[in-house]
Amino acid sequence: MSCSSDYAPQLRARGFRMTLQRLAILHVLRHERTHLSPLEIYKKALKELPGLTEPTVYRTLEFLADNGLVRPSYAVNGRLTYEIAGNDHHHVVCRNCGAEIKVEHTLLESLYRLLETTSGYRSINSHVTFFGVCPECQSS
Amino acid sequence: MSCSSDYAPQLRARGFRMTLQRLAILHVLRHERTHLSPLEIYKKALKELPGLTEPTVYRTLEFLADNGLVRPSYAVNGRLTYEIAGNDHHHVVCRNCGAEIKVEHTLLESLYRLLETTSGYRSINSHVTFFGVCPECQSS
DNA sequence: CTCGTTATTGTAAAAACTTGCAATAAGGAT
DNA sequence: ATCCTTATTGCAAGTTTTTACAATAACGAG
Repeated sequence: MSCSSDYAPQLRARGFRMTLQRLAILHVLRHERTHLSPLEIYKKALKELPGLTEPTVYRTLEFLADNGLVRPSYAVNGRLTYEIAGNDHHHVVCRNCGAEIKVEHTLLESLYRLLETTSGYRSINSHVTFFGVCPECQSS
Repeated sequence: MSCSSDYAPQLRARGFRMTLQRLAILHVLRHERTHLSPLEIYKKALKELPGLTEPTVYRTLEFLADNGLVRPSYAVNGRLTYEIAGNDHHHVVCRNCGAEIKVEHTLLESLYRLLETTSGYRSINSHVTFFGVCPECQSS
């Protein structure tokens, strides 16, 4: 498998199309391993695909998130960022300094099962960001 | 206790001030028991306090959230809404139709303890919104 | 390989949200 | 009661995000 794994069949199977814009954005997110703001993604993808526009980036990110190819998550300031969908994890972010750590999804697995049975809702699987105070900031 | 409980001492103790704008916004949120968008809050509070401006509403909501008087939460579209801080609960929202239900915080209590011990972060207590598919939409 | 359908994009403009700064007013001190 | 300090507001302008719609291009069918 080359650098860009082929997401195309995945989309085509659902009646969607693979476009240069989607490829460029996925490519950016596959290289930067962390989450980025729409604007950051736009700037980087623009270099790979001149002519790309901001509305397209916003729409594409939402589209890719709906289809499980990228994962949306909220930054400290409440703004939306995106990262490539990989092995499932969540975040704990420090309210004070913004430092963040990952939490494996397995820790939340049983909670999700519990929520599904008590609520009747299915496929609860969204990414969650928790806010707390990191060890560093606790000494203040 | 009258309709508007006195939040003032709470703020003053931390060196902040109680203002007409803050009172108006709190008043709105205490009456509408559900969460509202900044714009909705602005429109309602404007009637109580003519001259109030939108930037003030945005800043005030963020301020009140920082001080635990209101609770921020994310709507289906990813936009921020606010509700009055009351008994602790979370939300499960339907990805499809937007229907939502509350989840008592007690269900998440043990998870939060677990996260605190494994991560070293303290006072993890943020409101969380989970996304899933509601029973109605499961028949489609 | 060419054509036709329609998902997707760019354009332009609007709506939502944020920021810098001077003017105002809350509330402690006199 | 009045003054002073400074937290908070309004204003005006900026940035970010969304929307409507016509133009474009992906890709299945012939």
